[in-house]
Amino acid sequence: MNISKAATQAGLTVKTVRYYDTIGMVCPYQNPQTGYRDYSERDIAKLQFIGSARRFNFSIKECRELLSLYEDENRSSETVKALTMQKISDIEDRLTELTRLRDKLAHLASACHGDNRPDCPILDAFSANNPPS
Amino acid sequence: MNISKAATQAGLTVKTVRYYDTIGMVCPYQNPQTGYRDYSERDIAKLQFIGSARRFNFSIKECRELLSLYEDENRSSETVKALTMQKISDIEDRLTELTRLRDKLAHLASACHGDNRPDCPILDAFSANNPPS
DNA sequence: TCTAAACTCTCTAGTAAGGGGAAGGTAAAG
DNA sequence: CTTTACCTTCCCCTTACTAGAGAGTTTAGA
Repeated sequence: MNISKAATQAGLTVKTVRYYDTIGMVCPYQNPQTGYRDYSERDIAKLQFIGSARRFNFSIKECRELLSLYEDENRSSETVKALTMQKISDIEDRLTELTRLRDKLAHLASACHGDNRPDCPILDAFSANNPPS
Repeated sequence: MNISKAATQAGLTVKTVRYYDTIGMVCPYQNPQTGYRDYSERDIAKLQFIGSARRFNFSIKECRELLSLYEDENRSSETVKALTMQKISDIEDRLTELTRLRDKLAHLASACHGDNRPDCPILDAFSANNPPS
């Protein structure tokens, strides 16, 4: 299967699929005459897997780890679950941080009348020496 | 004031402060003999301002915009408030997205027994052709 | 005054995860 | 047989810095 069909099947762009080849994640057979890549069903499955994991916020490095577990017939589920729990924890940290930021910004915005006068509580807060976090 | 004191005052690293010079955000006087940067009080104030705005999740580009408003004596507060409201909206979009991701991952993790058996609902979900978003 | 530490400078290269586009070869359809 | 739609590699661009090399400068202590 050529690269554009492979990309479509996996819900990725051609650029991304080619990138996954260059970094050694999914390396299809490559015709020595034309240089064209030829994706097998197994390659497609791997691309789909990576696409899903990426959409779940796993990094490329983590995807590599998951992929090796995915391909290991003798794997246990505990490693995968641990990785997933860690990812959930990461996401929750980020949620906490973003929520705090939003609340602080909302507070500043509520104090700003937002009209044509030059005084602005938001800029005042930014110029004050009080870091938000 | 030398660069390390400037960085300390603003709560930034020396590298970052130097970077802000190279991209034209805060360009201090530079001694032509030694090449050493010399930060004025005004430069420090700008660095502090940028530091705050960055910690509030504003991009460098947005910081430039805020900075020009900050330095404009005849500014009105409406532009600043609009930028801030937009930033709040961006953060909320990201919050929604992350919350959904976390919930989906948590759901998968709860279905995974996480022991030594090789079957794993998490990997199964990733390999299925159902994008999470 | 000398020396050694602690600064400073510029420059290059790297990070994550690709995107944009050029120049040139190939495949498929009419 | 030509046109169009692919494909390839190559290089630069993005964000917001960070690391480190190699060289010059300043400062503190003996």
